[in-house]
Amino acid sequence: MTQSQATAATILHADLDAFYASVEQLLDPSLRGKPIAVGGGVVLAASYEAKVFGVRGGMPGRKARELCPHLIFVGGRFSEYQRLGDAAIKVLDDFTPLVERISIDEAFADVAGCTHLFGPPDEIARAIRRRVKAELGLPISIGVARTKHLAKIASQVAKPDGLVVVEPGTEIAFLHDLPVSLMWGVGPATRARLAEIGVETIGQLARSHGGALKRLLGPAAGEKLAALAWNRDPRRLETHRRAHSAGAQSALGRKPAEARVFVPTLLHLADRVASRLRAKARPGRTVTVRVRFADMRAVTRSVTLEQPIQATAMLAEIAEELVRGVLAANRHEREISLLAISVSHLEESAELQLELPLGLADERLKPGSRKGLARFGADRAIDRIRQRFGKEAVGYGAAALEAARSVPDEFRELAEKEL
DNA sequence: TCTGGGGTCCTAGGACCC
DNA sequence: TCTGGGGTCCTAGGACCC
Repeated sequence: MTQSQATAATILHADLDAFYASVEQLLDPSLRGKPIAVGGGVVLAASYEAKVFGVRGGMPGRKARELCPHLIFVGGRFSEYQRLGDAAIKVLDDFTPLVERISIDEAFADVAGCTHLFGPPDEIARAIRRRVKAELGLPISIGVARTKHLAKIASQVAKPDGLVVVEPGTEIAFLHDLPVSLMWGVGPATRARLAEIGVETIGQLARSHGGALKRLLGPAAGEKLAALAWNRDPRRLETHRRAHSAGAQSALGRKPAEARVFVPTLLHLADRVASRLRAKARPGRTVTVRVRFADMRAVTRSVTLEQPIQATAMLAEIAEELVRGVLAANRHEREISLLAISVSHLEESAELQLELPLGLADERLKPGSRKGLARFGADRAIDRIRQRFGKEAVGYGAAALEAARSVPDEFRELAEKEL
């Protein structure tokens, strides 16, 4: 039985409103009611007062200021975001163990099993909103429906600081007048393609020919969107999701495509990724690098190894080889604007192999080489020092300096998924 | 105004195996 | 001499989400 056939609307989607900006306004009352942006060079989050002017997350700070001359930039109290985000999710946990956290400020919950304790889902949603407001001082919007997709749309419609319950039987009517861009999986590209065939609402999407959709969007996407448009959403809640990859990237502005730029940057990125892998004992087999040139064209290159790796130096070396390959194939590009490293094909867990220098078997390091062992020791030493004295205690000197910190590390960490 | 950083999923072609 | 089909893995690129 899929959830769309269930009889009652018990799925909640809870979403803190303009989260980072709301936290800043909470902590500094003088900011309340004013257009503010978290960030500087780039807007990480905007308050509703700023959104009115068209300010959006990801927007360059300069452009935001043009749109909204009185925009106030605030520094970003990242540890407070983490604390308050966790606290809001904990309120959901108090009602049901069936909570799927999507990000720092957003989660699904299924309250089917706890209505006998706390009342019907809409009352539970009201209670959650009251508690988050009273205990944390933050606005949170909630959508309630039979499926995740509809609950998510309902919470978007409910914003800011609202509650929308979609009762069974009213779902299609609710859905079909809304724009396709509210659907999960419809971004700018898909919206533009749909507009080409005259589809702008979810209802129009639902009534359009299935074959045409598949031709337009591909078999998987066409099928999926058609199903969602008729409120058929097979997705269940997943309470224990683990990441399938881990990566790090760094925007560089415009830098020459030379070793003195990319070698230290890659070492810094490899350090960030590999130390996370080691911390959770999840080495990975596939290394992917991404190089973006000055014109924003991006190229990726990847390699899948026989043995999974989690050593910083090994990851940095492999990444460097891949980047050299990219640059050799694009000699006309003289400047790069971003470098990224990602590791996928992660092992479930490698507790048993903790004592072995993973990756040592790779042909890049000759068997029996002392180099691999020495590096393994260095990683472990660095990990231990950081455990005791903090992340900044030790690093890769040149790399640490070279890495243009356009975004603070604390902000990066907020976006990291559980490995 | 030249655009951050962390992820997921899908597609398409080619290699390779049965 | 030319020919089949399915499955799996890998690589590169793109769209999307928060």
